[in-house]
Amino acid sequence: MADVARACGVSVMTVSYALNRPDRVATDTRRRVVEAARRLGYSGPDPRARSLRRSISDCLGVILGEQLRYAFDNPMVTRFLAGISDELVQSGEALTIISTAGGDQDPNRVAAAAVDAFVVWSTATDDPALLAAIATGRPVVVQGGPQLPGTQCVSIDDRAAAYAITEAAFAKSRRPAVLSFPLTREREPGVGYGFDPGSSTFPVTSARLHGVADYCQARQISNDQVLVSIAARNDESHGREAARALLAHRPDAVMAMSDELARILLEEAVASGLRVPDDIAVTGWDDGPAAAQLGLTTVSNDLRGQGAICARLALGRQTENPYVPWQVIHRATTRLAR
Amino acid sequence: MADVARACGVSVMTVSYALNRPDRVATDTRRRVVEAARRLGYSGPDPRARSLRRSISDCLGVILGEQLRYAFDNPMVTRFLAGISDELVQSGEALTIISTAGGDQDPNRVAAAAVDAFVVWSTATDDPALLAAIATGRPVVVQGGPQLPGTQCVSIDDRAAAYAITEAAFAKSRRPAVLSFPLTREREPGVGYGFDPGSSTFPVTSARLHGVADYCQARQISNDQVLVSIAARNDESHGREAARALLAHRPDAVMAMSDELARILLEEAVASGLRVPDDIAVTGWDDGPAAAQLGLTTVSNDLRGQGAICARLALGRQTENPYVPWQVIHRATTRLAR
DNA sequence: CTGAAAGCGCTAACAG
DNA sequence: CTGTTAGCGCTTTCAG
Repeated sequence: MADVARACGVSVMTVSYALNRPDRVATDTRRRVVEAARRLGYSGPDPRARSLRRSISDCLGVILGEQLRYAFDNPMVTRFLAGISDELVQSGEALTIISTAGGDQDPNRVAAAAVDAFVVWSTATDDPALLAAIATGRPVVVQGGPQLPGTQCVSIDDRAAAYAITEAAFAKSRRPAVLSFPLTREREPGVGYGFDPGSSTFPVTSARLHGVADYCQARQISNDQVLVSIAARNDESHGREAARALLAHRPDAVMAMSDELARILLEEAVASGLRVPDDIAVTGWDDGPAAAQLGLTTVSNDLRGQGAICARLALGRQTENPYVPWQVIHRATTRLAR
Repeated sequence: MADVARACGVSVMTVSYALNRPDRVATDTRRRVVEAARRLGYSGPDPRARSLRRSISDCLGVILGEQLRYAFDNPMVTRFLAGISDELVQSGEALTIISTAGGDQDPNRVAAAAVDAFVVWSTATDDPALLAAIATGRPVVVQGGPQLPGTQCVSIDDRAAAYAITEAAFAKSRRPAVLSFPLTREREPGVGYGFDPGSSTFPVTSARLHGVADYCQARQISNDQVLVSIAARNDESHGREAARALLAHRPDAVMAMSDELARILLEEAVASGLRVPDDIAVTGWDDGPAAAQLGLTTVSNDLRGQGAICARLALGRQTENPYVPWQVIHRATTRLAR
């Protein structure tokens, strides 16, 4: 920039103005500056210097508590990111993805990100990366929870939705089961009877288990009658493992915490000769593309829209945190046509 | 940082060292600094200031010449991004996604991104965003092309691969056709006989059309005998439109430029009662998950691996640009079992 | 092992 | 309309 200024015999300020506030500078001067910049191959103010001075990065950080690649493998995450993108693209902000795979450098990486605000994909209450984001003092919006001081939370009412989908899943069932996300950051898999909603440090998982418990209580079912299989991760291999473990106990109704888990369970069930929904009813969660294709009864919750809300809230474009609607989509994998 | 220094009666330099080069500072001092930082809620050096001073952002920029959301809708792109992620996650760099949807602000957004290097998803030779990236003087690696001065290019041999897949597609065909990506950034759709490989400013599209032309020449087929339908975008709606337009001319063999286009074409073909491959042979490109599921003959080209290579090249971790292998995967949608 | 000086490239605020 | 001044918060360099 100094070079450009020298080249056309003006001060750096004039160059800065010519570039940033064209209308604050004489037409002629501006043209000379722009011309000189082009000639010298100057491609605009250095973003690092500019953002230091203005303390604005024009960049939104998204924290994903998973391997970075997970972002692009998981349909729920990609729809959420697409929603954020929808919002950012209008105003030209960039999107920085920060993965926190559980290493001890995670908090440092979060603190070292040159972003104006953070959006956090649903995580555990004790996630150090989340705490690091809050510690920066910059706005933090969390999708799904936890709702910590210094953050805003965008979410559907998971507990109520879980109640409703459990109702659809467990209708006319004698051997109900849940195919669950992990309970804690340790991600221990396992299968067995009974569950304690309070035992999960993932608020989303906890809320959904609470919803199941609410349903059980309403129907006089003891939690100990419910079979629970935990998938260490919401991916193909861990999901399949958990689905098989579950099926070994011959449940006749399964409330799965994602469409992916439900899909895998359906595949395994069909492969072992079970009829759906007669022998086994299955529900998913999220109403992704696969759900429609499979005829899966599921919870629709507009993750794309939630992404856009998170982005607006984080960038201060919106202060109101709206109620996010949800809905049970009744399809062919449950016994109740309603 | 000044506050922290004051709080423990040392200079800012000592704080900086304590945080960045722990071994360069007395154990005791270091502990005092770290303690004070924690107490004051100081969450590490300001990334903006640090990156200005060091002129390093620890961040790789990926330029996608599409709506940002495209990144998360398109399986080819997501696999490519996953490959980049694989590489970045090791060293803790972040990933900034810069979308360039064709607006006149695109070059500015590219220039304003605080990233150390750019990886560019295959684009047109005259893409202003690409030129802007080059103009920054930072490393630029382009997947698929174009190969411009000041850039490195990571790609398979599209022309040779196109020849090979066309061979599979057009075997025993009398009415061959191509379902193509757009030819220029204007993205004009259209259907008709004949094509000119040189007319596309997208090097990938151009190379593939060249491959088709090579095949035609070898078999004494005139380009004018080949039906070509252009999808304005590689997405559901534009793809379907182009597929229908193509089928209206009753081709009996179609080389489609992506698995998605092939999938849509198959759906439309089956819906109109055609048998595959007897009535119509179809090939895709990329060998994504859908291809295996559909039994689609396609080109396998390891986009994930290419993503990792691009990242390494861009960050200067690797200088050699390796040959990227490709392969025709023969499946059930073509007439040649080979 | 610790500190002082200098400046990364830019822009807000205030003159002229 | 243009220029001067004064840093943004940090780290490199060189002295203690």
